Amino acid sequence: MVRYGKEHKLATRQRIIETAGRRFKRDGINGSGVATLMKDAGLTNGAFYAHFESKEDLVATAVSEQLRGQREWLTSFESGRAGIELMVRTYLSPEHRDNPEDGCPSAALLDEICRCADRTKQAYTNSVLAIIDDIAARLAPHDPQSVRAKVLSVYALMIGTLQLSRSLADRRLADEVLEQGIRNALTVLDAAPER
Amino acid sequence: MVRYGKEHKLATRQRIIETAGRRFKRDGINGSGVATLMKDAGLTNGAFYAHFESKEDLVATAVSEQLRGQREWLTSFESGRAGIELMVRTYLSPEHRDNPEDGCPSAALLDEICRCADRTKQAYTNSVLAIIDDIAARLAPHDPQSVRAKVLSVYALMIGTLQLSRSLADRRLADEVLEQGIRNALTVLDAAPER
DNA sequence: CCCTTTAGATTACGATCGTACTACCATAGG
DNA sequence: CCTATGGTAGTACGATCGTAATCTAAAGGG
Repeated sequence: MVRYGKEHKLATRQRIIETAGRRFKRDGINGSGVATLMKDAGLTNGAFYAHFESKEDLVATAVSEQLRGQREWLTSFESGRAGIELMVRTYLSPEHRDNPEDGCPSAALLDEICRCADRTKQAYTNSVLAIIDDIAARLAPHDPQSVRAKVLSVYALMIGTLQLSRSLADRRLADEVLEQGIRNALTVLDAAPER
Repeated sequence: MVRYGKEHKLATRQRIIETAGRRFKRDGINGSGVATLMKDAGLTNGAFYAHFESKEDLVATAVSEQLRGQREWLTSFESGRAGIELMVRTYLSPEHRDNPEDGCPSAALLDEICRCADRTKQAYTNSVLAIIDDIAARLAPHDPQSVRAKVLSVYALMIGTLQLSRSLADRRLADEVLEQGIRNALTVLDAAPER
């Protein structure tokens, strides 16, 4: 009865999700049409609705998938303080700033996500918390909950810094913002928790 | 020769710029059509191009105007350390988070501005620097240049924090992020400059 | 080995909305 | 009363999301 191996459709679906994620980060959610998204995946607009029930559906899925990818990326750094510092430096690097399509989905899409349907915001929240709990567990293995808000807020700091650096027309200034952002992130991470 | 007092057209232009600024912050730049923007100002779409040469033109103008407004808002706080702290607390308040149309244009639009034409990014940069230099002059009257990067980076921190708080579906968590963001901003501001 | 079935994609379409532009109109002011 | 200013209304034309009819080719049965 199975005409096409069941992995066929799932594979194309996954391909759409991944290419759409990159396109969203490049051109924005509102700036990416269904036709373009499908062309990126090597398909035509009509096939879209065989895989997703609406564009919102894809947005929620692609954002989650992007954050899952970011979570994997984060686990590629070693667990100690040195690993965290390298992670911060890599995140707040000119390379990351200049290639949003390969980078952090939050930095690229956060203020569009603010305006999305609740379902998308919920998907975003869940995926972000998975990342944050991951990092919190590394920083404080015995009481991850205690550093959750701090890790979240450092994530926010890095997102804002990257966005601002991307929006400044003056490259020198944009670089300075990144460097100061690194210092700030480390300052906050090292600050006494009870402050 | 002057049929209508010259202030008439300028006044409508200003009205368009202001209502458009609010609309952009509500629905995004890409999410706001010219017809809607004009309706907000009590006009019809056709009149738009008598005031602006294109939508991009209005975007650049409205963003600048919004930042000018924010600069005025900032000057309403007193000059000392206490004023700065109150400003941070007001910026990172639930009220600000829940009313983006009355709030910070950077928090509402920054990652759309990243993708805008150079002209808009240039306008954004100029207006932001005016704000930053204003604050820097208050913090270090004798050497404002020395704290410019730090003030910019704290602005980035606050922007990212507000955006993240807006995007989280869990209200409790969103509030926590704001509170931790306040602590972080103050920590960074109080950190020794040579760190 | 051909032939049917059918999953999965294509092309075509509809309705709405996007920006940009233009011809016309109402009224204010001399 | 007449002119020109600021606005309206309508238009062009492409892009938008979503649906539906049509085509293609893979997988299995006879």
